[in-house]
Amino acid sequence: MARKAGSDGEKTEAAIREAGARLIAHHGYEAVSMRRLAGAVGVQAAALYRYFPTKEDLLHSLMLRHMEGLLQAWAEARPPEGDPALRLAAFVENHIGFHIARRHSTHVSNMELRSLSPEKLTQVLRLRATYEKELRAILRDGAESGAFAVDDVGLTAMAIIQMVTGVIVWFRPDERLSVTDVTAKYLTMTMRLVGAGTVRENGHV
Amino acid sequence: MARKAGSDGEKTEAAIREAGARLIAHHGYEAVSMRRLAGAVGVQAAALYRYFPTKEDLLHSLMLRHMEGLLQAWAEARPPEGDPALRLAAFVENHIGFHIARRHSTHVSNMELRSLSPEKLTQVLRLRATYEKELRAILRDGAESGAFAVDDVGLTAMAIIQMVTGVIVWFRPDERLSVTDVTAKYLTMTMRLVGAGTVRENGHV
DNA sequence: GAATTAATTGAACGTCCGTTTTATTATTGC
DNA sequence: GCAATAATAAAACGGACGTTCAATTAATTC
Repeated sequence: MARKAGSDGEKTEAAIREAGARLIAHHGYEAVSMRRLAGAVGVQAAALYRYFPTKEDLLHSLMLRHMEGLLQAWAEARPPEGDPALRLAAFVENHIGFHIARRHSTHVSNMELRSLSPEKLTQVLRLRATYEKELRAILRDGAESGAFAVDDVGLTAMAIIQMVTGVIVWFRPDERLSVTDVTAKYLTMTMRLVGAGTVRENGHV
Repeated sequence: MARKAGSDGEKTEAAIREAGARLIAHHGYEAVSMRRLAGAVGVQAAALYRYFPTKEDLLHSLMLRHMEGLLQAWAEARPPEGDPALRLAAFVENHIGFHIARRHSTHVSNMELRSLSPEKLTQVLRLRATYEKELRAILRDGAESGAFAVDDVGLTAMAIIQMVTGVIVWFRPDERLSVTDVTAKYLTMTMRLVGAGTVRENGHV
């Protein structure tokens, strides 16, 4: 046999991305063979090579899309400037919302970096650094204005990112907590963490 | 050839554990073949099977030792009872100290759970649950006594564990920060996070 | 110093891996 | 409806995988 009825390149590529992120998030990159991935898509392994030249290119592409999507989401959610507490709140809300909505690609992007060749790794890490820089800028402004009690901007930024990204490890919607609930609780903890004691506009303590 | 001069089962097993944790932490469980691991130990692949019946049993053993070591370290470091703030400080200090000292097995225990069969996974998760329960008990006592401002013990426990475990992702000793420095900074953040505002004995705010 | 036991090698097993090649069929543009 | 092109299948490639087994030698025991 050959071309199947109703076959469509765009749909197939999207299906490969979706199944790829899901399977790799569940089982790990090395544990997902091209044959297994193809089976999940409903296609033969050779068909995958029409869309991605190698398995590693598929992984790389998933990560790039994830990071670009995250940066774009933040670019749209980010307040123009001003009050560091408001900006930090926007950052945390955007971060948690984005990562909960894309749990699979988040797992892939956080856990499978070691499977990338040096050049591809550098490319992904550059995007990640750009994103983290945004948080550090907020923390620095807050520390300088006295709004935050942060003595080590870099370390605090890493701690916050680890904490808020960690939500996808345990959180499942439809339980006792909604996404809104969880976001509010993490926001409260983040504000306390940076010593933002006077942000009453949003109700934080 | 066969048995080598100076060969010793105990030393070989220890070398397999050390190289196993290191290689799996760096490259991932699936990416480390028995032949590569044997090469790092300086032995042939078949020799590994004298110590571990399967590759998965080696992984399982590494994780069990890690969790048992963590529980034992906490059992020794844990204050008898009393002030929740002191107990929380002891927990964070023990946790960070242990994990920095055992970065490889920490990575393995956190990242490779999905490679375990259901029974072995359950066994490891049971130990992990026991450990996390300790933190929740501290947070609950602190919340009830009014020492902490924690409204969701389970969620706060997860947030703290993610944050403090995350230190091994970016921290390398011998840089601008010592282990002591980093521990102190994470302790300050943790105390703020739980709203412990009056623990002056240790200098926290 | 002989017998026993512990530690390891080297070769082999069937299986699965990522990838390539060639052929075949569905869809599209005219 | 015919040519061009897009999408896929089927089979094959060499290589690596986890694991087993028989043979061999070092260390230990008596």
